[in-house]
Amino acid sequence: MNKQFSSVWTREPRPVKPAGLSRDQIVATALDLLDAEGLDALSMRKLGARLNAGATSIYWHVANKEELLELAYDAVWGEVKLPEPEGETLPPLLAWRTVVRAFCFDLRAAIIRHPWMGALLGRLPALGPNTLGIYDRLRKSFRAAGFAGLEIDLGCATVLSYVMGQVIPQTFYFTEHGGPTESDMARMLEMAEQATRDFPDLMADLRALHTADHRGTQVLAFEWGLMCVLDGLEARLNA
Amino acid sequence: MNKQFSSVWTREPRPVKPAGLSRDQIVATALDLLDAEGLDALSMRKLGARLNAGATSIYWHVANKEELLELAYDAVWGEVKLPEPEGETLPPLLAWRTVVRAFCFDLRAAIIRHPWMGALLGRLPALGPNTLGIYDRLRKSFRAAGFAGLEIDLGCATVLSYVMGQVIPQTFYFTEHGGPTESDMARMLEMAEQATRDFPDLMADLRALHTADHRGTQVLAFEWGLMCVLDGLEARLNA
DNA sequence: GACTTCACTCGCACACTGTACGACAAGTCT
DNA sequence: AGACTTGTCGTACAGTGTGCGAGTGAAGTC
Repeated sequence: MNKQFSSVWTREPRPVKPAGLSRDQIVATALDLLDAEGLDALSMRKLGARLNAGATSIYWHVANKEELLELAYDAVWGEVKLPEPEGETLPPLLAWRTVVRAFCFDLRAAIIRHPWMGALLGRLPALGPNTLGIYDRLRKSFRAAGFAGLEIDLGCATVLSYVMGQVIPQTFYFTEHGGPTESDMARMLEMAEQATRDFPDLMADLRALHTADHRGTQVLAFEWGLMCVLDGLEARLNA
Repeated sequence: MNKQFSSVWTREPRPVKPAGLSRDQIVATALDLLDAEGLDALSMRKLGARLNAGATSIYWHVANKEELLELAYDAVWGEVKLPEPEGETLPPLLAWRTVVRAFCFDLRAAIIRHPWMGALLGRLPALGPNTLGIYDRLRKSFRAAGFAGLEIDLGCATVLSYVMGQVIPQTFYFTEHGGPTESDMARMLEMAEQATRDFPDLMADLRALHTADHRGTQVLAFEWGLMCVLDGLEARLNA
């Protein structure tokens, strides 16, 4: 049957005590482990060991593993910078683009720093205070730029969708220990060449890309698409 | 250490025999199970049982579970329609927009039909023939519309990113048995209201949305953002 | 001081996972 | 007939999330 919806954010957290385990400490250690070894490597026993605690001790502070992931997820959103627009002064359009662009790059950077984030998107409720705070501020930016009513949400969703969609597949290249080595890349090219055997057009392109600077082209692709999205949004604004 | 990259598509499949298990049959049954019970519910034992076979028999046809998921993933891409552009005749711009728009909606529909797809994006190599075929045809559409060189790939990536990013979080509402019931929605609203306590602006919006038709607004949001993206791409084309 | 009550930790156990291995049957070739 | 190949599957192992109940120490009460 259908699983009941639930979330950490709808329960009161355990009160913080100076001694022993704390929720914050657990989440921080989980982040370390996730960054170092990836999503699949995070197990309650391993986490417990890293905390010098029993695996099941964690369950006093967190209802289950999914809640722990919700907390970790929200913590990363806390790393994303997006300034609260000061007052109600409408910034000029240029300022809006600058702010949103900077936000998008910052979000991208945060996800790439924590490549396991991608796998979590859409799998857990994103109702943490950091996540909602960012979303709230993003809405304010859009409103200040001149969007109104439903279009505020539509605009935010469009930008966020683009960023997520672009970054998540890219995290594939960044997972575990700072990304693939030279020989990993060679192996991947070999795989891809074999797979694109029937698509000569794709294959030629692939070979061209392989000689290029990967990180560089990824940034370029992100920037280029983002420009399209922002242009499209701006067109809607002037209509 | 870093996991070795590998993929089903780089190994020769077992030859097809009329009797007994076949790779196609395994994948088809896996799709059934995934659609019916979700990604977490797919276990080799369950799949084996459904096939009236031992769990480990599957391993003769498929190296491991990840390969099985690669096959399932690619199978869904096979459901997406995107006509091969006939000949080298440049379609008018309007036709390009129509084709790409239709493709995006079709892709969206396919992912929603198989909500477990979202969780797989970026977690496995997407080198299947169906996936590559779609990508190849999408590139052709872009080229026919007037894009050239690297911009073909940049454009494709932009559109695909947008679609993925928009749809994946939405699949949350469609998972397992055709989506949440009325009481699930009420529960979610309650959760969300509690979470947005500190964001009055968001909360008001949320309440407004809750009375509306969800599927409808989701389609609207998709369409609206897609329009932005296509506008932005078109601007790049005319520059 | 003795006794109770709480907050917290943790060992054990259970059901379940992916999959390596080797035994086995059936079919094909020599 | 025997040998070899192809495919199936039972067993086993190391690992998972987590429920339960016993244990700990500190705080509060008589």
